[in-house]
Amino acid sequence: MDRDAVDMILEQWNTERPDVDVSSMGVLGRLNRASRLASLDVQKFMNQFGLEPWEFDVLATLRRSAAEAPLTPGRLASLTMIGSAAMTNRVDRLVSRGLVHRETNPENRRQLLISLTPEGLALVDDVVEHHVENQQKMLEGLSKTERTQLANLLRKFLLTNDDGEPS
Amino acid sequence: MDRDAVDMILEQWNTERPDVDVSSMGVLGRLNRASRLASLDVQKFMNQFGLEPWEFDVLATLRRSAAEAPLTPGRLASLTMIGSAAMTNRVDRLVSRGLVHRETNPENRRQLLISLTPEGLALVDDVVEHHVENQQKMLEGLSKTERTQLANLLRKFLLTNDDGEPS
DNA sequence: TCCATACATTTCGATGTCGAACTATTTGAT
DNA sequence: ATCAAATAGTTCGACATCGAAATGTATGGA
Repeated sequence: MDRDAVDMILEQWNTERPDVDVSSMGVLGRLNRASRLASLDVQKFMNQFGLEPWEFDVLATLRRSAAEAPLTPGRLASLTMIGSAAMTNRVDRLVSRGLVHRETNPENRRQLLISLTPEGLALVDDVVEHHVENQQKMLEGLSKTERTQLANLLRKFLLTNDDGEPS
Repeated sequence: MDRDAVDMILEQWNTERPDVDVSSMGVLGRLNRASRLASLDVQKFMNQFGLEPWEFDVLATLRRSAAEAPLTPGRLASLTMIGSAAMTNRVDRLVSRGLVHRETNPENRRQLLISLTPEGLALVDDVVEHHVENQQKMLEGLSKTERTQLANLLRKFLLTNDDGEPS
């Protein structure tokens, strides 16, 4: 197995601070770098479709939740892991692009219901297919077993670190 | 093994778009969530020391590179994976907090040399010890073997996705 | 020597996020 | 029935980032 940038970082720490056990950085440092790298790739990919990653994130969340009750901005915010203020902004922009629809819930006029327009639906249904193909390319270096192992280890990490996203 | 938020997302996709193979999201979706979760934890942790994560990032990069030639803003930027414009801003703030020193390189007056002040050095040397302890807590859910496996799989992912960070 | 080119950093304007304050609506206790 | 508290969303100001343009410095060929 070849050496990566994190191996060098660990080595530097071991030289400068041999008294500190930095092995945890071997895991969490790589987690960060890998996630960043993947996000940059997604950014490039989405831009080819005239989308920002956050736009796809919202559209995809709406699309895959079609079976559930319509989503409110607050629910969308918690599902996409951002604050409600940011979701106001996102929905604004998606509405003005004609990709989603925003209407007040007649049953509870405090909340809004966000739904995909036909244009938004068509777009996300198209993009998601290419998106997963692109993701598969990123994972080509790992065998099928390794991908499963990686997913399982990450799941374990998530579960032991309170990734409590209620239904 | 218990189910996590990503399992539900995959299930939703399989219901709505059974024609699309979304298994790649099982890996990359978790990668994202895990990294975000870890970053939030680091943020909380650093705030206890009156630091923002980006501040620690710069200080730690300088600290572990002590053996190398002094770092320039450009080098620091590429090591911390941000643009040079952002590094200008970061160094500004660290200088005004008295944690780093900025001087023009007499050998090449285009570039600056950034170094830790005694205060910056003392701070980062203290914080890094607690930081790795905190990271170890995050990894408690994984056995030692699992941590190694995870690090190895992530390294493989990084290496096959061009994490080319030259020395 | 001169000057076009390359390089290092900074400035600028735009973007997207956050937390806190604010507005509107609903709920529940009295 | 009323009103305080809870809930949902928006507005506001601050902040950190980015890419592109600008500034200052070095290099190498004519």
